[in-house]
Amino acid sequence: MARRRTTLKDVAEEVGVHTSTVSRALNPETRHFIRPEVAERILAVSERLNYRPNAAAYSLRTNKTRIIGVVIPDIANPVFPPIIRGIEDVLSERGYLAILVNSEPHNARHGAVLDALQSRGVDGLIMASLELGDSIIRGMIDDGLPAVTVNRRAEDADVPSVTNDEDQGMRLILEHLKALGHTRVANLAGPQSISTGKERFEAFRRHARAMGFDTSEDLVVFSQRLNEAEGERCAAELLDALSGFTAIVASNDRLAVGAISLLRRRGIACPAEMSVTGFNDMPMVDRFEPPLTTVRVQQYEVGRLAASMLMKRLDGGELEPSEEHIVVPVELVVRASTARVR
Amino acid sequence: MARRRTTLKDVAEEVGVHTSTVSRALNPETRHFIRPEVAERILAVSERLNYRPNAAAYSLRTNKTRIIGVVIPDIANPVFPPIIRGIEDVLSERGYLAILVNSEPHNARHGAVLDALQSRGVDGLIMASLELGDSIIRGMIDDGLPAVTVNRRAEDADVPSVTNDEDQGMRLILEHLKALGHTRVANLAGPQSISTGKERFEAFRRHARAMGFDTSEDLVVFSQRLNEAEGERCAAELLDALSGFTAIVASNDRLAVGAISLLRRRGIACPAEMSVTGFNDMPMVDRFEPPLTTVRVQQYEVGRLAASMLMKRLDGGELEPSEEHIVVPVELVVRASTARVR
DNA sequence: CGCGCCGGTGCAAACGATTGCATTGTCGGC
DNA sequence: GCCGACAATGCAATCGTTTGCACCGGCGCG
Repeated sequence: MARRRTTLKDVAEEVGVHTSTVSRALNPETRHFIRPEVAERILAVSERLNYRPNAAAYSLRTNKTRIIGVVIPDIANPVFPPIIRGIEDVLSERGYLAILVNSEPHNARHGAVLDALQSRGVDGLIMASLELGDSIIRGMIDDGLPAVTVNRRAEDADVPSVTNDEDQGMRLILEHLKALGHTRVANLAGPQSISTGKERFEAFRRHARAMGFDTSEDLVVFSQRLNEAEGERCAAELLDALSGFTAIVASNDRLAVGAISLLRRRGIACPAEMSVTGFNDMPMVDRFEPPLTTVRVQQYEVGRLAASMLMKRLDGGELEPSEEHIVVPVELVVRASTARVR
Repeated sequence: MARRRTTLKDVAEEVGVHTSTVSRALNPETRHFIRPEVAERILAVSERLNYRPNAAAYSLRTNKTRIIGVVIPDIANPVFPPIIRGIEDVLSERGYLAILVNSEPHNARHGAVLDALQSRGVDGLIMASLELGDSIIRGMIDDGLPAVTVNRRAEDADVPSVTNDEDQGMRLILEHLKALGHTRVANLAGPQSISTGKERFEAFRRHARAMGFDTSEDLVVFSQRLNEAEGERCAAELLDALSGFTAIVASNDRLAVGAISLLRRRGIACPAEMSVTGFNDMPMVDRFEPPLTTVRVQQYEVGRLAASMLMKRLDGGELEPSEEHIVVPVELVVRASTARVR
């Protein structure tokens, strides 16, 4: 019944030594200062009394919490769970814990959430939620808080990042569509306030031009958010505004899924009459109707890398310039939402 | 550049009062002890110096961390993100933060993970990951750590829980199948070491009998895990062992999805030749082929309720007996994986 | 045989907040 | 004009660790 937790002092008294001796014996780094037989007794007793170090006291003294803040827009977005799992796996291997916070809706929570994390004294930050031009994160980094971004990147080149090869992904998609005979494809682009949205859009434009696609300005529509409803809305906008295009390249899977729903509602067959591509290869999109052609990004791996990167920085290692920004390769996975143009 | 954080003492010196005065002025509960104009000056200065209380010191003194441990099997399982979002939303409203840990693979991590949480001094625990007969959690509760389970429940009736109405869900499914003319349906049951698996299986048996379904023992197969591969394996086992049944009632959506994959591979049409039902209504299953008939559970709401419950206990409120175990209503959502028997 | 060194421990001061109690000053009542 | 009460603030202990430094005994070496 809520009996007091056992402390260093309890162990020390039981063994008949000073607390500092116990502390040293329990820490592998300093254990060699202590005579082996004493250390052994201490280990045994602390085991028997079920001693657990008090993390608050440790933190107060050392200024380390062994806690990492993980900030994502919305855990309910299927893109993020694998990333988080990757992060959590490497953190826990290293004895760190993750505090998870959702930052959406952005304006309301972003600042407050980061405040709370900072106040808790997290040792570092992994940000999956970050808009271009965000200044709060800058402030925290200036305060000396190690941070890395994952999936997205910041404007400042000096905040380390792990991202996917957006450029390559877009190239693969366009090559694929070209091989299928498409020449006029629309781009359902993501918000330009987010690095992925911007990079994918720019990659689309660059490669489309290079490959000789029709590059009229009006073949692109920008979404405000990254969900299915917005995908529907934007697809409708495209269809209403123009015709003659045979494929829609969406900035991510959720937009693509929304677009496909709209096509179905309008009686336009996908892929027979209109090809649609996604980006991310979220879990389960292979089971959709039609199974989605998309770009597979290594979510889990990206999460692991970001966490490893942060760990390295916390170990005091400066990152090599080549390690500051890791971009992870992607691959095209062709399923059934794309087809040869008629 | 990592300048020292400002402390109570800094503020006190700047204002020309004692730290205790600052402490009181900053705490709304004790602010009335302080003369309004002094309090105001303190507020202003602490704002200007960007004062953030040191959570470690606070915790050390008060034995509260305002952190809740959230233990789930695997965040990558689509059932959990909405729950977590629900939890996180109410926690953050109350100034609490969530530490998230994945406990799978179970044997390897369960104990270690809970140790880490306890050592961090979390104020409470929300467990979505819990097997019947688990003793570790018992120990923690006996140590006085408030805990609630979500989605699953413990064997001990005295650990509060928020769960779904499994019984009602199964009844709705069987009624639906009966109305479609099915009389011989197989049960792809979940692991019996988990409360949901067990309850759904028992509900199936009870209602199947009551409604006059064929209740041969061999019409049920127990899965070891709750994923698609296992769904495929178990469905294969059923098909190989017997015939003449016209529907498969799976214990959850992932098993159902696996079963459908297997049916397709064997050239058995779903739902024309075999109806399949799921349970949970995970995000996106409405977009599968065929769209899945399943039971909608209110994941987000369940998460919110569990967190609220825990908050209430932390506020010192004993729970009314009627609040100890909340079961949230479910509803049947009929889509296209079930059809009238031929 | 004496001195210095060093391996093994103990001592005590932090870390930054909270909080019961002591202290001061003011004012009202008689 | 004095005393008691009360409002406002200061004092200092405390939470459980870590860690620089002091201490002590024994041993090796000259």
